[in-house]
Amino acid sequence: MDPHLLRTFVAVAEAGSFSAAAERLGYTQSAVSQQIAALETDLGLPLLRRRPVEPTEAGARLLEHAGPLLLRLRAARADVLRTAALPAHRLTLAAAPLALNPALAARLARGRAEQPRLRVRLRTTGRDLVAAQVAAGEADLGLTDGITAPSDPLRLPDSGPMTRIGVSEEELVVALPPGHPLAGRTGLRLADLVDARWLATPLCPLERLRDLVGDGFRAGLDYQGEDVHTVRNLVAAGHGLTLLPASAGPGVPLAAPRLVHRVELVHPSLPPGPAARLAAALSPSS
Amino acid sequence: MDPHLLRTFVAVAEAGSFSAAAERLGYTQSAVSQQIAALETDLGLPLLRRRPVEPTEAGARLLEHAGPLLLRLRAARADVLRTAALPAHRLTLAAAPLALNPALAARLARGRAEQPRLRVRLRTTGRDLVAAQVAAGEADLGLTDGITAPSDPLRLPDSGPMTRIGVSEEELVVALPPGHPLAGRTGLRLADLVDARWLATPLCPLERLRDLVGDGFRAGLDYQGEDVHTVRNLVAAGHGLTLLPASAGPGVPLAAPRLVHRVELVHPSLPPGPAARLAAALSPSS
DNA sequence: ACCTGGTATAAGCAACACTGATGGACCCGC
DNA sequence: GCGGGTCCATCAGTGTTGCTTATACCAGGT
Repeated sequence: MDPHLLRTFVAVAEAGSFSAAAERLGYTQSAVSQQIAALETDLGLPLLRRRPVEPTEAGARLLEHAGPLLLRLRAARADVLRTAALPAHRLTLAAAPLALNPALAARLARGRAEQPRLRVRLRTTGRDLVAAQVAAGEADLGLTDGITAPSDPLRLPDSGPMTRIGVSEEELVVALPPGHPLAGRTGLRLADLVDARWLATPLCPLERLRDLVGDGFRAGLDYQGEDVHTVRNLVAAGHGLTLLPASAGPGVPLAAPRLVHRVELVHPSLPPGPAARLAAALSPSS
Repeated sequence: MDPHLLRTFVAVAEAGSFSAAAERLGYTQSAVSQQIAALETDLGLPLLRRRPVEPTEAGARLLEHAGPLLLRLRAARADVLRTAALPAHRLTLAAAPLALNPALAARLARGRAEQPRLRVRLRTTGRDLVAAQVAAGEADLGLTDGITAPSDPLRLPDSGPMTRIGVSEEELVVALPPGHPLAGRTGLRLADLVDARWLATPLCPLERLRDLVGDGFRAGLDYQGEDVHTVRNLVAAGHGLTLLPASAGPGVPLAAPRLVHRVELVHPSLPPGPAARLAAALSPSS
């Protein structure tokens, strides 16, 4: 169960080929073959079926573990190295597309004004990657978002001990195409929309809605990106409904159930320094 | 960041000595010294101060990560191996001291009656160890408990992807010595007891109460074990108050805040088989 | 100053993990 | 049905790693 072997196992499973994985990892095909064989004899089980290469049941189980494990390893390394790093006057903020709403953008501005010498680099990344990047030390601070009941924390993939603070909760609106029969309402109940056609997008995952409300939410167009502007255009063209935070565009307020768009600041334990000051600036009512 | 090295690092930090750790791990002192040196050069930082041996700041950070990391590794291995194991007709159930309350004991009896061929081994372990043992494959099913708001999940240390189901929620009572001025009440508010003297015990950790209610809860005797019988004797002798589930003994019901003693069944993803059937039997209203 | 308990370093050796070459299984087009 | 191509398994060879043993080094107690 050497992480080294785990890494090539993941690469092989992803690539669907020993040779391709070998190339990607800078090994020879022979080395990869031997590494997989070593893993399999160690566990006493075949992990991959060959030709075509696909995980066995045991392999699939291992794959589920491997990702988080390798992430935690990177996180541990990054966390240790951070203790030695001088307080940088240049730091990276990773934010999911909907996370940096107007309120937070304003707080970020205030935070930057407090520390004029500080160079901030902002990066927009996929919602799932924010925590991973922060854990791995590729970003110093992260902002993720999601839909929850008021004051409930977000469900994030585990990536080691990190601080998570809710920094914003905002009303949700149902985005509708102009001229939609419900567009004039002052509030909508989600339960009344279970039979509507919904946009399937990572920005408002339908599984999450089904978790919260129940079955339904038929998928219309399946949009794989995370670009808010594009999503609004898709909604306007009638490809399906979606939920957005009120600040992200017009829509009819969601009256029930009580759900909010929540943004969380995620960061490793910070020593006092520029990063900690910026984190404080991003926190509410500071 | 080889787990091998991580393991000896943890051992050295715990033992407080290279030589002692070497003996414990079956290495020579020289090997341990080299392993620690390898870790330190890999990370580019000193992790331990020598003579006396104690972690540096970076080392302390690494220690925080190492435990969970190694646990997850064991969990991954156990989980993979489980896919190959034949459905055993002998399985182990790990339970925290307060987890196997009368209701669950009854359900366990029913579950065993359903599968007369099944040999069940029950083991009582520390509350924190239950999840770890299940993750590591040392137990097939686990029962943990804790104090939460109704229908809130317990806060458990992360040990990989495992299913957790609430199987019991029960009223809490304040255990008081006989003849205590409040003993005759029909209900007590926790807020009225913040200034009382409380037993410090893992069965009802005072930090948890402070989390839920606020400061206060002065510690009386510090009891390190998890034996319920002993705790009740300590309460009776006036060493301090404590909270217990109603089924664990007499006491005055806790009227506010609304807190419950919750028991959760924790298990890895189970293929259909005896373990899954027993898990179903332990689940509520089955 | 000397001994004791402890960590670091040096040399030697066995095991490991890679490379490169070869062999065998399968797929495909002809 | 045959030849070529693709892909994984295996083998032999080799450099590296990681252990052990032996020894140097360092601090504290006597």
